[in-house]
Amino acid sequence: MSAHATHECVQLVPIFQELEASQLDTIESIVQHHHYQTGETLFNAEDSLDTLLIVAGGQVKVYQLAANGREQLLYLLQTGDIDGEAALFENKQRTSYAEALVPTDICSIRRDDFQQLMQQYPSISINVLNVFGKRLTQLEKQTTSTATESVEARLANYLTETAASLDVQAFKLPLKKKDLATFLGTTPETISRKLTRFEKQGLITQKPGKVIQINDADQLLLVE
Amino acid sequence: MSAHATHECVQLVPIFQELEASQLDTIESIVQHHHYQTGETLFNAEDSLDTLLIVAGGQVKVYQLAANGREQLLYLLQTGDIDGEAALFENKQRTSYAEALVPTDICSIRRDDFQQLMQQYPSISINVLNVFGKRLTQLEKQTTSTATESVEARLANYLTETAASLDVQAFKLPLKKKDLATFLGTTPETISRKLTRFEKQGLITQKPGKVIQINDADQLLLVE
DNA sequence: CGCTGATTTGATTGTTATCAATACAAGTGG
DNA sequence: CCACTTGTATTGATAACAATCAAATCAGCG
Repeated sequence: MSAHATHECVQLVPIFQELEASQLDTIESIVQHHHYQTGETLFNAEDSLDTLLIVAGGQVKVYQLAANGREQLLYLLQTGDIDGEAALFENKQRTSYAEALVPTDICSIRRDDFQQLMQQYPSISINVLNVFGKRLTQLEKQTTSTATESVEARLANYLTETAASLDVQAFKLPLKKKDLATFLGTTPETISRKLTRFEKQGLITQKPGKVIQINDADQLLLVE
Repeated sequence: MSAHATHECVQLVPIFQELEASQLDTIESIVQHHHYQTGETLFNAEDSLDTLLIVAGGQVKVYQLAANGREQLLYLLQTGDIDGEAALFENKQRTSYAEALVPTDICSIRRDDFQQLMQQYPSISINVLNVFGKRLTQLEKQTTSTATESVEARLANYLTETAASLDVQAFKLPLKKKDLATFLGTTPETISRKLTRFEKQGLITQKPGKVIQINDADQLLLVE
């Protein structure tokens, strides 16, 4: 089971695409495995940053704390996602926190090992650059959105985007309202109210089990 | 003059550190030069993204537009900064706008050329990763800050950080209030009022020529 | 010196956070 | 399987922060 997981780990991750089977074997041999329970902490800010994490299965929230103690959800890591960008750099300390939202399997690669891998297989660097680029683009959009749009618009956008990326009309919110709130830069109460509002306007339907059905995506996107 | 500028260009940029003089020569030979007037546009969102830009001198603001048309300043590029991260990736379109704030000199490298350089000199990839990592870290902080802290706290933080990074007590605001506002996710009016407030509290002194003097950095950081 | 854009100041409004209480859901242990 | 406990979500009342609109003042520049 854990031997099998090793394979999954390396194969799951886009950054190791384009590598030969033998090269994947090399990587597999240096990967370490961990399991975390729901609510368990993967790392804290101030922790030293010396490993690259690969989510082999489960779900992890990565967040920061502001000076006033409020939480900001930055990323929701899913199977195949990686974290530890700065593991590659000079930065020696983490700036965020990570917590498992469900039982989660993690593979990790030590900083030194990974740097060697990158030297050996330049395509890995390129792939990592790609991942970073996407993350930057996503974060830029999030920054723009939280800074300039209303909570209502952000929520509407989140709903339509999530539905679109899953290619469905109805989906289950992957987060507790509390976490969704810190992701969108608002409060659980406000999310509740806005969802009720959207429902009254006929834009969505709320179903049991945190399931949201999009009725009118076009109108949702027009919400200001 | 322009021949001289070429050298400056490549030498300015941290991503080309660790390269031999001969290698720098190679790069110099493929770099192109541009000059922009104040207010001139370097690129727009939707533009195809096929060059890496190096700021050889001057100042450039990089911003996005939200759905509602409001502007969000993402980066203020100074001499030696680079832009065009995604130039390295699949993303073919830009998502932001760039405008020269003062007369500005730019060197550019075409996407294909740069990708070849990276293949040739892996250290460049590593350096680019470093730049990205820092940018990600900065952006994560900005996101957290705009989403969770008050305008007052963000402004106070901006002032102390800027002063600290320049290692001075008094400095000239590098941006118009309008631009600073879009950076901090607020309005020019609010910035005016908050600065007046800080001054009344004795935390800062406003001097002619957009110069701000920090009187009590410790207290400023405690602003909520 | 006059013009244009930037900044300040004032009055008002609106959105959303906050506080508080209740309802609901889920998981635990008897 | 039911009561109990704990965490999560909803709803309501209120307050605060900051945006907006409008007008006046100021600065920089041709």
